[in-house]
Amino acid sequence: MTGSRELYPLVGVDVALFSVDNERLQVLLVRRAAEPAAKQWALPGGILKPHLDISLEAAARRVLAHKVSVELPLVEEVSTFSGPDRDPRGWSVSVLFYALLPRDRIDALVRNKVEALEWTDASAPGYRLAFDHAVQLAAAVKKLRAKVEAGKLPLHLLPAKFTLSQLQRSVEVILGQPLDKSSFRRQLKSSADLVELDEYERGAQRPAQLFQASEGFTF
Amino acid sequence: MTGSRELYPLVGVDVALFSVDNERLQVLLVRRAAEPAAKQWALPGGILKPHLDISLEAAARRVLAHKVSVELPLVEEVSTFSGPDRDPRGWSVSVLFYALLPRDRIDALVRNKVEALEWTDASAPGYRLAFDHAVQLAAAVKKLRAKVEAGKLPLHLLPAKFTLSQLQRSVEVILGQPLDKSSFRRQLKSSADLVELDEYERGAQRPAQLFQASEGFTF
DNA sequence: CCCCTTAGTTGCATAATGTCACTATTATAA
DNA sequence: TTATAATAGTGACATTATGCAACTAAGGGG
Repeated sequence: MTGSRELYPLVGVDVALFSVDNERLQVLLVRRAAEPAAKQWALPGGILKPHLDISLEAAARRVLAHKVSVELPLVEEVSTFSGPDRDPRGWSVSVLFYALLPRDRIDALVRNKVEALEWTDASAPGYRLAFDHAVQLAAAVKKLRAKVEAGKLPLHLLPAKFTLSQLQRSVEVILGQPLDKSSFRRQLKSSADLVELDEYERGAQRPAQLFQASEGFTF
Repeated sequence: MTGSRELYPLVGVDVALFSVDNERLQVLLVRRAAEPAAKQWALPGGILKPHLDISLEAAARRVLAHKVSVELPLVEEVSTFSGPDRDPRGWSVSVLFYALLPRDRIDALVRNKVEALEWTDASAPGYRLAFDHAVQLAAAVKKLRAKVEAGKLPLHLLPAKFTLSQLQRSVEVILGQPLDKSSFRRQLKSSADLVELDEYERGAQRPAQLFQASEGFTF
């Protein structure tokens, strides 16, 4: 298993799987079964398998499919982490990805769990993370925030049909600050990413109009 | 040299070294000496050497130091490129970086050349590039542009002391569109990245005030 | 029927931006 | 010496975007 680290680095992938509820940005942690760092909490990750994977992103999807059985609408690279000391097995490269999971599938995922899985607050994880995963998580959160600040809408975190209030709440949770309803909606008016539907969500009070991501939407 | 590609991917780095003159954004190309892709033009790159490199960024700096003998003020990761077919030697991972070179050192670099080096237009390279380097170059340009669009000042592309007109020209060259002088300078007023000096550049006409990057400036 | 809650809109003061004309200072040439 | 071209730098104003808060709309529950 341990190769000749003098010549070839260990190449792996780690994934920060994000989701939102009405309160906070959540990230999925796994309790590691095998060494190294057994029994410690970490981002889901694994070793690249050249005979199985057609790319690093494919490796990330495979690793995540192994832990959780969910379709992921978005997997995107964050950056690499490398060096001789970050993994006890020797010189290693880890490519970090983040993935987004719609809020209506949060529960389904934890129920079907094979290993110990847990959602935790992405901004303040409830556990000390193995390896350099605390740094990795911070980098993933930062990149996600940067994209949302740049005006991208995190529609992949929402159900296929959603209300503008849900969308606003998601953005607020990612940015960590409240937004003005009027300003927020004004900017959406000029966005080609949203399509309004003729359906309404019957909730506690006044029904809210439903929207969906437009055809060519990309995060 | 060719390892067991079934188990371990080839890990390397490539670097897009950018600079600007008054006309365009330039990138440095090398004419490859060794196989594969010998005699083809490519971004400077090389294989990771775990016994020499302390990180992938360090590898990028080493590779570039080997080709050109210049201090680089900034080296930053763009993204990875991976797969079984992008290099004839087998499953490979390449981590792409970009680096910025001050405009006043463009000539020094090409003079000290060991191999065949050439500056070319980054938006429309004069050669067909080896491997997937055309895609890599496009990704590097896109990332550079995104940072400048987000308001970052590409001060590392300028001499230590520079005029606001030089700075504006650099930004215009990167964005590929002209900017209004008045608006541009208004935004700089509120920027903590610039320090005005009591020196003036005596040029062709009215002398221009010189500025430098502030202490804590980061691109 | 009244009140509470959430959805959605409107109006206005303020701030940011685009546009362009204007002044300032030098070199160069008549 | 003087006029002119060229580049540096500022000022004024219209337009647009934003922050803020009050307002209306529509449903649920007493």
